[in-house]
Amino acid sequence: MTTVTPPQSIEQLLERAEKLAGKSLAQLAEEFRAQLPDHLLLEKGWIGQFIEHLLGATSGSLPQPDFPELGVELKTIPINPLGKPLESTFVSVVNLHQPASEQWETSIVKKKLEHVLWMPIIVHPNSPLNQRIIGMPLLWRPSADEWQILKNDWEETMEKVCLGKFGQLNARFGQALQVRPKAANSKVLTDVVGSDGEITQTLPRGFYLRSSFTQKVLTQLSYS
DNA sequence: GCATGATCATGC
DNA sequence: GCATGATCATGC
Repeated sequence: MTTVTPPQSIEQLLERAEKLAGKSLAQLAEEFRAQLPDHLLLEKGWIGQFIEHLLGATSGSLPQPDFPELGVELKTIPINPLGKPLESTFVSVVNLHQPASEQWETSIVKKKLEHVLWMPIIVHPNSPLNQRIIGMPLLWRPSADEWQILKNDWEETMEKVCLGKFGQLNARFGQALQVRPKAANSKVLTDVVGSDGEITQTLPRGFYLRSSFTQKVLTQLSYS
């Protein structure tokens, strides 16, 4: 695949992102000499990693924003032609091991969501992967109201973790930030401290943004 | 039909 | 095993 140097500024990053808008994955794969898979069944993260590459991201699998020098996190988000998100958005894993040492202000979730470059991927129903089109990017910072919601959800989650209430750690709470399993499969277990201080095991979890939340975020496209 | 829970690839 | 990148697919 053609190599891309890291962007030197947020302006340059946004400029690159805007140049991708309107192009199909087939066009981009040809232009950058990439092997586009037939489907995402075996490579669910392929598009995200492809776009990272096209924009010159370097973070790898470190728990930090994709462009650490710029403080910008890249998120691809599949949308239908009307702009409705088709999936939730994974943010980061939940720290189940040292929850008491975590604070919202220094959390990975806050660091990543401080500045997000949203890259919508337009998906037409029943169309092949190579016909998906890159939408107009949106550089987003949460509003004060959005921060408040995210902070509340995060703190409620971490409180459950601190109390060892892993049974309550499901996808049904959280206004914007949701907790769901994040593992290879449902048999994966990790050591945690239970509600009586005992060592027990539970399924690894991740923080995800609900699609209802990202839908509101993406509507800012029309007004910015 | 959609949200919740399950799952896939990769690097170290 | 855990972090990154996420979407799949079943149950309600």
